[in-house]
Amino acid sequence: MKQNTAQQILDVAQSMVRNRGYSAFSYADIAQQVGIRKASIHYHFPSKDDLVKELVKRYREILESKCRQIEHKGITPQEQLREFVNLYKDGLQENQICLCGMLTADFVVLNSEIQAEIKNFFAVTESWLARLLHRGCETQAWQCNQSVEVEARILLSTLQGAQLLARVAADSTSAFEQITGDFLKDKLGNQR
Amino acid sequence: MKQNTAQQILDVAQSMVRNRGYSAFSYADIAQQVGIRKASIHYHFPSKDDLVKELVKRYREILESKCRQIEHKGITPQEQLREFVNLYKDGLQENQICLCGMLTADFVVLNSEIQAEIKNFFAVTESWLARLLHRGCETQAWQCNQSVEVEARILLSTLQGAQLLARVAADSTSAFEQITGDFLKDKLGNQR
DNA sequence: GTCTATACGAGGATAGAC
DNA sequence: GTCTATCCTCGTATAGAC
Repeated sequence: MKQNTAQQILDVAQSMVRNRGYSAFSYADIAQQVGIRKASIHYHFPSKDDLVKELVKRYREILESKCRQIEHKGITPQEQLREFVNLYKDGLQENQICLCGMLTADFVVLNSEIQAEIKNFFAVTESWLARLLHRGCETQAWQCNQSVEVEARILLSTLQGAQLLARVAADSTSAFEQITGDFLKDKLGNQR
Repeated sequence: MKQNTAQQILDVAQSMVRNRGYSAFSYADIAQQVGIRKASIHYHFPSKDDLVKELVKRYREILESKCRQIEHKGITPQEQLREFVNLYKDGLQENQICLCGMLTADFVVLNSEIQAEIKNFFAVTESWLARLLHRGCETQAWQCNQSVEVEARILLSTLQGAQLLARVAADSTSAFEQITGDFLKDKLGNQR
């Protein structure tokens, strides 16, 4: 089934940003991969900033929907946390880290609208994670020795950092698993 | 006291890369801040890649020397770990994250020589950290429930991730402290 | 060592035909 | 919607004078 052009552009752009960052991808790259001319992209996304802003918005929406899915699977908090972590393992073998993780590196180069979208992404993610951690506390899946909000932030930091460090390893997926595996054992095993 | 030009160039370049990344800084930026012409930079560093390669090398050497200092201060492992973490808090208020953390985001764009330098940086850092963790185990400063190498890698991931996430916060330094503060309490407080 | 001048390609963007 | 043609700026890099 054939997708519409705007979606194709977003797909290619997303993969490129997750791979190379904001400053290192161009309309020419997209054009080549989608099979249209540079000028045609401007019809769908007048400027690069329009494109990236839309990219981040879509990325957040997709994440929200994935989180909702995890939540409604009827699995334990432990398993939910594991599934969440697995989301970050995804595009790793193609050198793709979290779109917003990458864009925080480019943060100061981006305009304020995009920055706001990124902040929004992390706010949403952190709050979802915090709620998950809270549920886990209530069901005695684990104990939280500090606020779930801070705990969520620490967790997210480790995930983002693990994605980055995984890039320098020969096998990035297993490097990521090594870090998060022990991390999960720590969080989910018999508690401190 | 007046520095030589090559060092000035490296200083400015380092601050720009830590701020904006590899692809988003140019010889023109450096020229303006150092007060010379673009062409003059090529005398000291023929290509951008030469410059960045040297940058990473210097960065690693400086880190090694800082770690050696920490090691020889005659302070406890706990205090040494805290000092190490504080290194990462440094340029944060000027939006400067770890040079090599930033460059892992740009990793796939970089040539293999620079990639090798970055790998080297992390190898050195991880091994220093692992040794510190090991000393802490021996002196009962803390317990390690897994290999110190893996523990070191987790620690480093969290630090790199915390630097990234700090960028999206209003006050990046306190955001970083919030994450690493609770993190240190976790590692250094009464153990699990 | 630093300058001016310049080459050359890439990047983002627009106008107007189809 | 997509194309060709074109603009203009920026980025890296080199040649050669001082």
